[in-house]
Amino acid sequence: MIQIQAKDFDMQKICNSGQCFRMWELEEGRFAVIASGSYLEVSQSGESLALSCSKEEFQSFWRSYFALDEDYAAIRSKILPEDLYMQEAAAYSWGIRILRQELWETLIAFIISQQNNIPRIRKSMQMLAEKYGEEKRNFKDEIFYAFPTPESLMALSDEELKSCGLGYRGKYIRDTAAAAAEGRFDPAGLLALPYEDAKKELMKLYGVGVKVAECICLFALHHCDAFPIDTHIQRVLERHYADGFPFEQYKGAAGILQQLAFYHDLNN
DNA sequence: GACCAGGGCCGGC
DNA sequence: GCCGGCCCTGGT
Repeated sequence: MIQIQAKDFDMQKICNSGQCFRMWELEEGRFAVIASGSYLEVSQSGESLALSCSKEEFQSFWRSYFALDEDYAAIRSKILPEDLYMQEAAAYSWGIRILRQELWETLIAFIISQQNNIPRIRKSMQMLAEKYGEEKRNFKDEIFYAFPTPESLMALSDEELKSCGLGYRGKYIRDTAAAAAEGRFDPAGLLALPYEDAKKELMKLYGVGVKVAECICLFALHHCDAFPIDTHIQRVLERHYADGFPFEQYKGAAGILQQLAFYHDLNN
C-alpha cells in the first residue's frame, strides 16, 4: 500500500470515461482495476491517492499506466481561448487521463465496442475474462481473472462466443486471436511503429476499421494525436467545429482533447 | 409491442 | 466511395 499525491487526476471520471472496461467503483471513492494481469485497488480523496501496490510496482507499472508522469496542466493551457466548446468540455471532463493500456486486451475491447454501448462492452469483457482467462489471486487472496490469451480466444466455438454477448463481433475476435496466435499479427511489433504505420497494420485485422484502429492507437499505443471519430465526436464536430477542428494547434494532444469532448457529450 | 441507437465494419456494387 | 445488413440490449 502506498500513498501519493496527484493533480489533474479524477479516478471516477477515468473509470467512466469509456476507454477502459475492466475498472469499476467498489464504493464511493474506491476503485478496482485489472490490467496486464495485475489487480489494483485505488482510493481517492481529493489529490490523495492510496494504491494497493508496492512502491516498486507503482514505479515500474502503475505510474505509467495512469500517465502520472505527464503534465496535464500544460495540455489544458494549449486549449485556445476562443475555442469555447473545448474550454467547456475540458472543464467538465477535467481529471480524465489517457491511460497506457495493454495492447491485446485493448484491441479486443474496441473490436467489441463497435455499434455497442459501454455497459455491454464491460459485460462482454468481464465474461470473456471470467470464462477463459487465467485465474489469479489479488493482494487480499481473492480470485480475479487475467484477460484471455490469443490462443484461448481463437479456440472458442460460435456458441461460446455468443454466450459472452458478442453478437456478430464474435467472428472478428476469433479471427484476430488466430492472427495473433499464428504470428500473422505481431502485437509487440506494433509498439515500435509510428502512429500512421501502426494504424495501417491494425486495419488489416478482420473487424478493425478506422475508428477502432484510432482507439487502439490512442488508448494502448499512446499516440496522442490519434483522433477516433464515433457518433458522439461526429456530433460535436458538426455542432461546434463546422469550420474544421484545429488539429494543427492541438498537435500532440488532439486525442486527449477528443476524450474530454467524448466524455462531455456522453453525459450531456 | 414497435422502433431506435449504441465509442462501426464488411462486402457487394 | 456508397450503402444495406448486422447480433443484441436497454431505453423510449
